[in-house]
Order: sequence, then C-alpha cells, then structure tokens
Amino acid sequence: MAVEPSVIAETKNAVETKRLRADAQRNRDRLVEVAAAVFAERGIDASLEEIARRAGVGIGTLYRHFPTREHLVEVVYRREAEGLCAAAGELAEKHPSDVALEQWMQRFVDYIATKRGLATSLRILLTTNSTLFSDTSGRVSQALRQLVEAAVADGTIRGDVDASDVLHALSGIYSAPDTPEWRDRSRRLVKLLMDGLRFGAGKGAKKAGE
Amino acid sequence: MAVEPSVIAETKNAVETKRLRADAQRNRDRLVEVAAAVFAERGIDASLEEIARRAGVGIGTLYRHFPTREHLVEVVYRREAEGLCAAAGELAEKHPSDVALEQWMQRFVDYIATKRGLATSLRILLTTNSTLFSDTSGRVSQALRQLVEAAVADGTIRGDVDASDVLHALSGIYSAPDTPEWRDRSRRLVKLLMDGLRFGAGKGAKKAGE
DNA sequence: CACTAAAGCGGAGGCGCCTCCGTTTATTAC
DNA sequence: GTAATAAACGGAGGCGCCTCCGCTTTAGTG
Repeated sequence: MAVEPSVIAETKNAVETKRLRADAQRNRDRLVEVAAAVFAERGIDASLEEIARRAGVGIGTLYRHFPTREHLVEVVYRREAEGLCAAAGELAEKHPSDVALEQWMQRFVDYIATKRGLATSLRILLTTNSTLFSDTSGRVSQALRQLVEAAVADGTIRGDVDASDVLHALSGIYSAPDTPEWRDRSRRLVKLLMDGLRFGAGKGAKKAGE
Repeated sequence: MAVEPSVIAETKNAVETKRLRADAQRNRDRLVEVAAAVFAERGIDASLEEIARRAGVGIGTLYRHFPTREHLVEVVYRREAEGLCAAAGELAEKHPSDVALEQWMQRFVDYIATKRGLATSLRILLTTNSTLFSDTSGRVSQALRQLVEAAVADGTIRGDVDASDVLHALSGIYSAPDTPEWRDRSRRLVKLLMDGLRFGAGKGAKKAGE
C-alpha cells in the first residue's frame, strides 16, 4: 500500500550510484536485458523467477537489484526509451532521411506496445512518481524532431509539416484499443503517414535547401 | 488483462440469480460475512485462504463463488453500503433525530474507510464498470437526506442547511490523506460539524414545525 | 422411503512471490 | 602473492494464488 519514495531517488541518482562490484554489475545488466526479452515475450506479468533463471542468477539476486517488480519494469522501460532515442541517430547515418524516419516510426510502434503494457504495471508507481513518462517522452519527441527536420531539410518529405504534426498524426497509435490487430494496424498507419509525408516532397519547405 | 464483463451482469441480476442450493447459499453468505471482517482487520490484501479457513470452507468453494478477489471485494462493498443505508432507518427510530444523524455520520466514517481500501483493489474493475460507486452513492446520500430532513423538521438542528450542505461538509473525509490519524480526525470532523448543526437549532427552518 | 442427476465441495498440487542467511567472490591492503 | 573484509550470491522454505477433479450432498422423482 505504501509506495516507496526511494524509487525516485534511485532513478535520479542512477548515473552516479555507488560503483557496483564487477560481478554485480554484470548480473544487473544481464537481468535487465533478459527482463526486456521476457516481458516482450510473455507479457508484463511474466514470472520473475523465469527471468532470474534465464539470466542465470538466483532469484535472490534479482530481488536484491530490483526490490519490486515495478523497479525492474521501470528500468526496462527507461532502457527501451533510450534505445529508441539512440536509434534515431543510427538510422539517420545509415539511410536516406525519409527511410530513417519511417524505420524509426516502425520502431516507435514497438516502443508504444511495451509502454502500454508497462503503464498498467507501473500505474501505482506513477501516481507518486510521474517524472518517468514526462522525462522520457521529452527525449523521444526530441529524437523524432531531429529525424523530421533532417528529412524536411533534404527534401525527402514535404516541408509544410513539423515534428509535432507527425507526433499528432501518430497519436492514433497511443489511443487505439488494445486489440490483437493493434500492431498491424499501427504499422499500416505509419506507412500511410509516410506516403502522405513523401507526397509533394521538396515543395513548400520553409527554407529551400541552401 | 482482460476484464470480464460478467461482473456487471452478475451484479445486476444479483436479486434474481438462479436459486442456489441451500448449502451453497449458506457458504456464500458466510464467506461474505467473514470476508468483511477479515478485510477490515487485515486490510484489503488479506489472504483469501484465511477467509476460506475462517469461514470453514475449502479454498475451492471460495473461488467458485468469487472467481477473483475483486468479485468478493465488490460484494462486500455493496453489503457495507446497504448496511449503512439500513442503519439510517434504525437509528432514526431509536434516537432523537440529531443523535441519529450524528451516529449515522460516525458510521459513515467507517464506511468511507472501507471504501477507500476497496477502491484501490477495485480500480481495474471500476475503469470498466463504473456503475458500482454511482449506484451506491445515490442510495447513501438518500439515506443522509432522510436524516437531515427529519432533524431539521423537528428543530434539533438548524434549518438553513440541507443534505447536500452536510455532504459537502463531509467531503473532507473523502479527500483527507490516508494517514494513521485519519479515522480520529474524521470523527472529530463529524463532531465539529454536529456542533455547528445544533447551533441555532430551531431557528430559520424554512418550514416552522407544523 | 430409495434412487439419481446435478450441484456443490474441498484440498492437493503446481506455480509464483519474496525473505533470510550461510556460502562464495571481488576488492583492498599489505 | 596472501589475508581480511565487505559485497554479492543463490536457493531453500514459507506463504498465497488458483485450478482441477474425485467425492459428497442436495433436490427432485416415483
């Protein structure tokens, strides 16, 4: 019933938390990685014992690192968000900017899929600590902005839209009901949006290529 | 994850649900009664096995009657609300109308105490089926109205207030934080309110006693 | 009353949660 | 290198959840 405030502290200090012993750090990383996979595969209610087992550690180790399920879920979610943001840069290097945008948005669909699941389980935490989602969503939309601006700048998508338009267009992904077809429907939405963005590419940019 | 719509149906038809076998009905009643006591004593997370044990039935029987914890909690809550409403009539018969009102409000504090606990556990259900609270709160405020009007009518409390004023004044009980002192604080609030209501009793009633 | 079908019972068993503490391992100091 | 110590490990064990199904009881019928 009582929600521990320590969660907040823990996450804020994450970067400068006291150095873990090498083995501890290894186990912790492993756990987060495995947890991400297991949550994706089995859903958010997956057994923590399975996670420990697959990570090759005892259940006690899992609990030492993540005193509650929510702690683990939160860390997984943050990692997911970071991965998504990092992908923006990587995709931008490897692909034409419109393709980069498209692929990133497809990945965004997956991200939202997890986010939905996690939200259910984090609900209790969130009522107390609501920096989590605002934190990450800021950085995610920053990543999107970067991609959209690049694509507009080199004329691979139309110039009369900006990142917030795109985000708005994507909002259907958030709000669509949690049906089995959700993911496919969302993928189609991204394609549709992309076609719309490509249509008339090169025209109407506020700044014509310099 | 999926929330069963059957809960709604089950409750609506509660009155005319197919007759249970005598032993089944006995067990069911017993379970609800015991559950109310155990929830009050141990909190909403009390062990269902303890409830079954104390009710003298097997855990299987509990689960047959109440397939999820939430089902049980809901029934307990409805029973609580009914008891509160019924108390209005009983208190009105046994006591002067201002005393009846005061005692009822004290009981109301207990009711809210459970309601808070239950709300936590029912949250998931409530997002789907929100008739529960509106249902009961209508009847509860009806009970309050009856008491307030009687007390105004016979001049034991002041006449320039009505039931909704009193309910409004009680809202502090709802919204106060869930601290250990909550109950005492709420009891004092009721006393305070009662003093206010008695002050100037007999004056200013819209209708002087007929 | 006896008989039968249907309804209901109950607890064993499998699984997951979480804690506790004896054992192991990394790190630090020498 | 070794020793000392703090940090971390891991899994046994206790408890609760929930399902499943062989056994018991009730309600109906003649």
